Amino acid sequence: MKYHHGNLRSELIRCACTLCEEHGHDKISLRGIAKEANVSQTAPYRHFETKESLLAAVAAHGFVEMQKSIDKIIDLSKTNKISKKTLIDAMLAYLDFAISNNNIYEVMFGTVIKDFRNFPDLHDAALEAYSSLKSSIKRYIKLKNDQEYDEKCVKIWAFLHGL
Amino acid sequence: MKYHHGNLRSELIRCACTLCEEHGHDKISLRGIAKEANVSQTAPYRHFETKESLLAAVAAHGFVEMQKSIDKIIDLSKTNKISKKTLIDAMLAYLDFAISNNNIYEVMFGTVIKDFRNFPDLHDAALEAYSSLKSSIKRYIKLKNDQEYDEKCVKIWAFLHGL
DNA sequence: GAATTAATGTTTACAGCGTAAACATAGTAC
DNA sequence: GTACTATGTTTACGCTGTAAACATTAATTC
Repeated sequence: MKYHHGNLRSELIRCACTLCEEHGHDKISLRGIAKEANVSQTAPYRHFETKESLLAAVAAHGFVEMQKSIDKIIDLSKTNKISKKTLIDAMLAYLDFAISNNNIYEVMFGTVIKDFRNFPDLHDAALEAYSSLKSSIKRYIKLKNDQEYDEKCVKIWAFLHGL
Repeated sequence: MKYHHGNLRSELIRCACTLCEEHGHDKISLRGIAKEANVSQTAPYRHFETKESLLAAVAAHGFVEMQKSIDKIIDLSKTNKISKKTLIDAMLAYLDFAISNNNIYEVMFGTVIKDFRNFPDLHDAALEAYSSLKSSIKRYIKLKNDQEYDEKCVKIWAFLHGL
């Protein structure tokens, strides 16, 4: 019998992502995820307190991945102005992520996770994604104050969701 | 901190072989072996009851390796007669092993292991090595009975040690 | 050469991360 | 409604690592 998977935590997140994207968050079970990872049904509890906690990790992973795909368009290490086309390309990358990862997107923005503040990693990942959206906008247009940028973010976000 | 090496048992044997061959069996410590394997000094006790038990594994490994090198000369899956040259080549392979693994050879045939019967694996490996020597001789000359083959084995062995 | 120190084999108590078995509850079949 | 099933979770346990301590033997110091 082989003990100790070695990296079960990330493997579980990977399996959960796969199954979630395949069947939807409401159709996957902890048992199914454990089975996918070739591990006993209780093994996930060594790495996640509850099922919600594992789904939170899936969502956090989603935010990170989403941002990665946007970072390919907008270089965060710089602060120079960006063109309208660049901003649109970034928003299209966002859309593309949302479409091709629809079921994970659901977990990220739906009501599956009751309160992000219960999951610091997720909270951080989400905040970071938001703040990088905002800083992108700052590099596109000049507005009066921070609040206006927040409003602009919401508008853009709402617009994207209209699509 | 990374837990669970994954294959510490065989790694310890490997490290013990290396250190033993380098410094001699009487100059190596469990601590040193553990250190070589990048593991705490008590970790070996999860796989070996005592230091002697680890050395027994080293010896057993030696018998297996020795036989492997002889098996390259004499195909054990066959039973046909073999030539004098073949037998001598096999004995030379034995000698070669004894010379280039002198310190491990010492553990295999010295007094380090008090009683082979305390270590079934070692006991088996040694017996098998012996019996394959005997069967090689049987394929070289025809003798009256099993006892004569045993005597012949001893003679050959003694002769080799004379060299 | 006696006393102190260092090295080494071993034991003990504990921690991390798996398992199997069981419990609680919700939905489904008939 | 009763039984069956699926699922989230708890409990008790086993394996394999760790750190700290103990006993004994070898080495060093004075």
